[in-house]
Amino acid sequence: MHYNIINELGELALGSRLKRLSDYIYREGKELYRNNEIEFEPRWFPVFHLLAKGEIVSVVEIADSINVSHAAVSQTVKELAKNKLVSVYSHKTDKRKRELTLTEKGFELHKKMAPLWNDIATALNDMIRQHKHHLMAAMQEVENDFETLSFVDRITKVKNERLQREVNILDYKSEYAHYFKALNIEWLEKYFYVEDYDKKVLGNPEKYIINAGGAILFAEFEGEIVGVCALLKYNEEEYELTKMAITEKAQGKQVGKKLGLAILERAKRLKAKKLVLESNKILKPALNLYERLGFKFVYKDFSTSAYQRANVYMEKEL
Amino acid sequence: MHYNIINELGELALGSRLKRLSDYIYREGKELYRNNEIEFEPRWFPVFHLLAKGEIVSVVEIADSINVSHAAVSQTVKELAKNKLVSVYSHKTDKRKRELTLTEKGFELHKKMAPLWNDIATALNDMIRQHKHHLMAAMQEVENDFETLSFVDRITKVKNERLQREVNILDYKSEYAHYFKALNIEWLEKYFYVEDYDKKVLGNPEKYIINAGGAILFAEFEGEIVGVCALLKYNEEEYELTKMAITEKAQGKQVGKKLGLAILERAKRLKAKKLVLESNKILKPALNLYERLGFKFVYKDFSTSAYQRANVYMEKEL
DNA sequence: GGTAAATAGGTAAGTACTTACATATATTAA
DNA sequence: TTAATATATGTAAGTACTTACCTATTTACC
Repeated sequence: MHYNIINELGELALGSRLKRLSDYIYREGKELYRNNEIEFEPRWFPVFHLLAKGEIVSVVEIADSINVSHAAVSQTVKELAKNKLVSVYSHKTDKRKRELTLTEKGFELHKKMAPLWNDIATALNDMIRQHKHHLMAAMQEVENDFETLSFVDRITKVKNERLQREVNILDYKSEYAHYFKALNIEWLEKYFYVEDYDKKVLGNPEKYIINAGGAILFAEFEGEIVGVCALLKYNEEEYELTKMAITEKAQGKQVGKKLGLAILERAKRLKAKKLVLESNKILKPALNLYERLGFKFVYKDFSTSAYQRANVYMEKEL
Repeated sequence: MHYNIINELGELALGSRLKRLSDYIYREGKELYRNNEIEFEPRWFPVFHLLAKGEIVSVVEIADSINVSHAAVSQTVKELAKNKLVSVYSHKTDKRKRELTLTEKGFELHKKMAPLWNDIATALNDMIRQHKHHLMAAMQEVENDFETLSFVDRITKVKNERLQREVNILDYKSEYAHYFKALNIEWLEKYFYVEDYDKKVLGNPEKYIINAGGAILFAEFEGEIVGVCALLKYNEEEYELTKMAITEKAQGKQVGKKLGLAILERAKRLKAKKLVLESNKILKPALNLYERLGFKFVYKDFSTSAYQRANVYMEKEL
């Protein structure tokens, strides 16, 4: 073996690879200063160079300018002060602030280093601009993209798309009837209790839902039925979205979203004009999903509701 | 203010910028694992993934493969073992070596994480390949270039070229005569002592060198005369390179090289066929320079030499 | 067969940042 | 005017590596 696996790992080892290059540059920078008999640390550069512009600035202002934490600047300034390269005064009016400037020695060192910095910029620029892919430009593009949509959000998006692709929606079949009951009882027993009306409907979905002109859809993931959702017909124009249940171990797999979208499609196919649903305030993730599906909260008197547990009512026009 | 100066700093803050991006990726990676309820650290990835291939390998072999120090691997393995993800056995025959493999738990975790890693690679690749400058490709080009010629060597080369440009070669003028004497006496007194023959020649260069058909060149740096070198004519074909002196504070500024090259040029203009010189073994940097200028060491009996200090003789055909 | 040199791998401390937490002071809202 | 909140800064500890140094073996060479 002994082949280099890092390239094969590609984007997955990007952090490690960036660190390696960063470490290399700091190391070489250090040696360069040593070779030139300059007592200076590469990490001081951004702060030092900013101060050399002559503007009197504070720790936080520097941190914002060079995109590091104020703690990093605080530490750097401490070292620079110890090396007598910057002087620290407290602000005239704002006693929290500290004013930083280069000392005489600092300005002298800056002048002494200017040609070397010029050489560094020249050498690196000469190298990089000959490349097909310009490193600085590439980093800029990456940084910009991560600012638009974070690393985590990008991966989460891809993951959710994958999971949605992996979830299949299946139409009602009598051999699935027991899942309809089991999945609903699972969550009812967890959060509330099974009401008589539940027992009736769950025990005979064919009679109460299918034959009544409604629909039941199942979600399948990795060969298992992991979710259900039903449409209960009120009249030609109005249906109730009901009996949505997703098994606990399939949570976070976008099953609810895919099932919800499928049930909306089905409602449209049935020429429904309006969907309603009843739920409970404590079911936060469910309410969240309903909102993302386009349902709106509507005030309602629940004294006539079929369910004891209902205290939230939602509607969606199709 | 509050504008971002890092971009303005360009290549000079490259190390800092790479670290920032690297840190960001590790941070986000960590959060991603947390979100997915996976107990895993981003830094474990290269080692873990390599071991998951099923090949039984040692610490050093892993370090070579993923281009980090063996110490880093050793630390990672320690953590992985603590988390019961790898098992460590000692090698049957080589007792220095340790054999590493994933545990059952390790393989299970790897299987569990595979889809997420796929999502990471997909998301990052989707992003990066849309860029005009591909980050991975750019890093590859930079790494390759640094392998060919190191960061330090690149900058040193640019610096030396600059210094050579900043050194000017001036022809003999009688008002420079005192520099000829002073610069030579400076180094003679440091390493040896001033011989009578030196005093004679240095005191009257016009008579002993210029009028005798030789030449004297001066090197000027930042408005000051910092070096001299002379050609002493033996006959129509043969000259001696002599009285080369560079002031201490101008050392390392490529003065010698530029002066040497200029004196070779002058010798050619004078139709010299051969250059000779006498020096001393202890003058290592000088001998080094002569070699780089193309002089070869030749054995010689020094009993007839004009100088007490001579114990090295060199020649160069033109 | 003995010894110098090379190899394997561990530990401690350093590096250039970070986060978390703490304090002091300033600003805003009631 | 007071209390809540925001801002400025510092310190300690964490992170993902490194170098430096150490011991234990193995290999190479005379």
